[in-house]
Amino acid sequence: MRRILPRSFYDRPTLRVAHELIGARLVRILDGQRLAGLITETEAYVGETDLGSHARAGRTLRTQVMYGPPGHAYVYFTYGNHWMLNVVCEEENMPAAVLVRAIQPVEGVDVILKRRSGRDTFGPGKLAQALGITGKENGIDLTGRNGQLWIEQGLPVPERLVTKGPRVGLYSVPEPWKSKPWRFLVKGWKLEVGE
DNA sequence: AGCACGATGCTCT
DNA sequence: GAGCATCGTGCTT
Repeated sequence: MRRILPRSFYDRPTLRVAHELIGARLVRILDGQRLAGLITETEAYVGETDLGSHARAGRTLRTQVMYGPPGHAYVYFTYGNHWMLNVVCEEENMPAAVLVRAIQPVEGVDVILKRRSGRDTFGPGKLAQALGITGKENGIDLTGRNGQLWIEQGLPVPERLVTKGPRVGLYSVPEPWKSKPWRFLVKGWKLEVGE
């Protein structure tokens, strides 16, 4: 059985966690079945001073999970349709999280494709839909198996295969936050899937 | 294959 | 009441 990423993995600088989550295996137990995908894209949101982060508004009902201990899920709803999965990083009271933006399905692929009506899983709303992740998963601990959602050690992805760039969708966020290269993604969008 | 736009509802001011 | 860490459709090239 693969190692579940421990709390100490998340209790580190957010950029580092965002980078190292590339290639990790996101596991979801849905209706008793195991679904999984390798993470191919992430974004870092770092502290209240990051004006691209929800935490810019300080501690609110929505953002309180980001202020909690690392290794928990921060799931929020946006644009009237979509749930977004984030993982909380850094020490307690430091509001930071990594948005998981895309996965490459590797287990339960047929179920995932069916849930997506054959469409892709590259996009934060799409992967949440594919894995049945909603507000019910907000706040759960990702470092154990109780919440039916966790992250396992995956493929080591060489530095040269990871592209950095500005985060997506921050239209009205002021500089320099708008252009910070805090998005990480697999070059060419595909990982070599091995066992 | 690329762009424009409308859907849709929750969160914060 | 405005704005939103998006997605899918439908129309144009």
